[in-house]
Amino acid sequence: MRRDIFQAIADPTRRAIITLIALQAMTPNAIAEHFDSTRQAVSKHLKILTECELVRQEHQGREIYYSLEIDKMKEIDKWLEQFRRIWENKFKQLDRLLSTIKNERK
Amino acid sequence: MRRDIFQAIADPTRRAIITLIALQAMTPNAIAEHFDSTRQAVSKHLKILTECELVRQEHQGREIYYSLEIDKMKEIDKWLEQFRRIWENKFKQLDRLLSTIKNERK
DNA sequence: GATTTGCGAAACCGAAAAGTTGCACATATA
DNA sequence: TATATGTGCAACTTTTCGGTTTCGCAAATC
Repeated sequence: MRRDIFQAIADPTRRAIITLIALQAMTPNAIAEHFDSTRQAVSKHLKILTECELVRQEHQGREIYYSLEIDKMKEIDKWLEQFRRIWENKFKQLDRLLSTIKNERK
Repeated sequence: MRRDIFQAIADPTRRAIITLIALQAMTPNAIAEHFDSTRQAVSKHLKILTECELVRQEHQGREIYYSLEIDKMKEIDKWLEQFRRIWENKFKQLDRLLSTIKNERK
């Protein structure tokens, strides 16, 4: 089992779950109501999300509330950093070009 | 076939390819040299990356140079935006808390 | 104490993914 | 023209994935 964050967010249902519990913790049943699939399927997704520490459990009686481990999402942001540098650089170059043209017209 | 960007970056080899060609275009053979798998396997990955428009081809004689479509990476950044808002907000709240404590001590 | 409710785990299934091998085709090079 | 090289594509195999069904267990409720 690979179980890394990139594999976790590859599935659209899991991305929807992440968005759903980002602002408030929810139980598996409550989450499952938002989807067509069964509670068990959702439970499986939650297991995967838990395994890669994207999600946190909080037991409350027989209910289990799942919430997003928001800090873990920063890992994606961190990976994206290298590319952000590239596209920001591209933007700067375009910016320079535009101001050069602008100055030439003066 | 799902073929969206999140599924594309789920595979570690594909992420490595993306990083590899981010700064300079490369041929399939040149890319394959960086991995244990065969050229055909790399070619398959490149096909997937091309299908979701993450990668651009440039034919040059019998060689094909692949380069990263950097703008497409912004889609991930865009999806991350909603979560960035959350973690930045958390940071601000912590910041407020700290300055409150600081002021109380004055 | 019996029943309902909320949950995870295991067994199973079909579809998709990721890899390999073999081939076809176009472009260089002898 | 014959051969070598760079490439994509199809067929096939093994593994993984996402789903359902079935079950067992613990907590709430009657």
